[in-house]
Amino acid sequence: MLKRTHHCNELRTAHEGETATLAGWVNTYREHSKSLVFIDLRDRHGLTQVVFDLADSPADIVDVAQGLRREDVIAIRGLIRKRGGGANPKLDTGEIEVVATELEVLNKAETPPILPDDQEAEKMGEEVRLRNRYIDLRRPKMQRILETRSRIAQFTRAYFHQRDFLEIETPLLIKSTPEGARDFVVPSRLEAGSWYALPQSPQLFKQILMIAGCDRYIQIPKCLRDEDPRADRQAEFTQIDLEMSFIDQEDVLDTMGGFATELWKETLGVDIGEIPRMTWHEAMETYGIDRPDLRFGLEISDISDLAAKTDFKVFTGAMEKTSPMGSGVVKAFRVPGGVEKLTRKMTDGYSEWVKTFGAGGVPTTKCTGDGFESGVGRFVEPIAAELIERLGCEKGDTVFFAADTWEVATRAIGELRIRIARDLDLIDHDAWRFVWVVDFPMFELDEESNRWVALHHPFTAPKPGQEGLLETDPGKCISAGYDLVVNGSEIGGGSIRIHRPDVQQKVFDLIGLSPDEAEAKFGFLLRALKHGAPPHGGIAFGLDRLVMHIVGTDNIRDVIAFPKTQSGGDLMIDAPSAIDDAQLVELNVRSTVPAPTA
RNA sequence: GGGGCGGUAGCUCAAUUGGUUAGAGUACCGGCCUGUCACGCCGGUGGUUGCGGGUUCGAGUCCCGUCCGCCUCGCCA
Repeated sequence: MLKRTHHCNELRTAHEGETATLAGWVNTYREHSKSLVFIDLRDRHGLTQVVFDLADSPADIVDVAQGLRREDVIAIRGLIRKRGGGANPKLDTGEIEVVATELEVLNKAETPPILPDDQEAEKMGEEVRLRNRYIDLRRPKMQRILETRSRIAQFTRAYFHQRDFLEIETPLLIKSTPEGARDFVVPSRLEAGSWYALPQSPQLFKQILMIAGCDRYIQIPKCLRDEDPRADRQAEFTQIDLEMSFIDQEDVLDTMGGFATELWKETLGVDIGEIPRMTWHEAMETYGIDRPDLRFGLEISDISDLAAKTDFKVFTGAMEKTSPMGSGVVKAFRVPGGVEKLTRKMTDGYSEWVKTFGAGGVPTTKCTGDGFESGVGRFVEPIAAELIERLGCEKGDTVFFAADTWEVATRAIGELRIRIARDLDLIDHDAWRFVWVVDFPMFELDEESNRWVALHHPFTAPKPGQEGLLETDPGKCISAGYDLVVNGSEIGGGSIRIHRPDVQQKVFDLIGLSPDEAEAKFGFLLRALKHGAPPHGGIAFGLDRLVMHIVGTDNIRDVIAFPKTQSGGDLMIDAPSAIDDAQLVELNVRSTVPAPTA
């Protein structure tokens, strides 16, 4: 076999006159005649034009070259020379070509179902790309993403190793626990009737590692949650997971803020500056979401006090509602110049759309400068002056309202804010707006069960000084949890953990986990906490989402080599699939449904 | 589980109100071409219209069911 001396994006005019051997895939062929054939040879790095020219190449290989087709795998040896027909400015190697003197067809390819072409792929159905992933991944764009992902992982390891973190692997076959997402489970062969769960994250193991004296832990683990995927979410995903001992919240924020800063510098050459902070409360009130997108304005105001002065039933009725967060509210934001930019069709559409978030609609009106007209204008007339001042309205603004329980109104208007920013193209797509969201509530009340549930997870510590509220008013207790958000997307989250068994037991009590259950599910943690647990805390970044941001895609499947579809399938290997009855018998498992026909 | 969009040649798409033998580009095959680079020119092959029913003289088109893909609500401590 011809062994390559260079890759396909390496040769330049400086190599003129030298001999090179290249190997790769036939990207395109241009069969110019029986005696002149051009091949663009492709590998991971790029393209190089190879020419088979009867004047300079042996006749037998020119003959073989005529039969070359896309995606054939070949190696060639030849002389590097300046191109006879002028340079191709589109290629890095466009100044030169290799005139082949030897050709080895390493593997003829069947006619490919798809071509590894970035432009074609834009138009192509994703289904056919996933089914033929080995061809799709040959595309320059996909290769660049894989490279970037690799570089990020590499950078991550270097960054944390330099800071004295230990990389430690945690098990994949663990124990199913209540709370959290649905577990993927694995039947035990050796212990009939028992099941392992695949980890949703290494959360408890990394805490145990702190108790085990490891001090600083880092891992890039796979995590698995059996929930429906989304554009930015897969059941199987990767975290940058870490934990530190003898630290407080500031230490974690410093360490990870520094990491994000260095990572953006390293991969994008961007200085993201000091990362600001915002409390969860401020995020919810001003942006209607716990991961605010700060690339645009449209800030939200609570106008419940003004709304109470109107006779508008939509407002007053909403405020009479109650929910775990108290009485109902009316919120509003203005869209500067919205009268010009927003059509009736759009605003009608928004009213319909917010119903998916449980809101009844979106009351709307237009500012005339000193008052309001159309829509709900006449209802807000009594509070016009105050409303204009509160929102900072100017003539030509459109004002949107949400009136409902705090939860529904906040969510609906927060989503609407984002939707309008997208529709009106208010988002600066070159901006990187990072923000730490801090001071989350420890718990929220689940309306169905009327139980407290942990907002983050039940191992999150109360913020220092808040412990007493666990007894007196759990709903008011603020946690030592934090999320890192960039451009409205949560890329990481973590907390200082509970390191005292009595506090941990108290939290289990509050979320309705009986001592017996707590012992059965988390007994190992409670015991470990009793044997010398240092104060500790940590964070996990979603590697997939980091890569998405850095390479600029909104599809998580683009940054995973072998992703799954919306229904959890792998179209390339056709998983999941039926297994043999013998396997089931061995595992002591019986299916309740007919085996899928495969 | 709910809502929305989609599925026609290997790929991307077209096909009037239900109406002749389902077309085009590209890919592929054959021929021509010594400077192309999305090479070009000429000719050709290629279809279970996702699948299963139904309505009809007649279904890619209408109806029912089902499968698959994408977006989304629920879900994702």
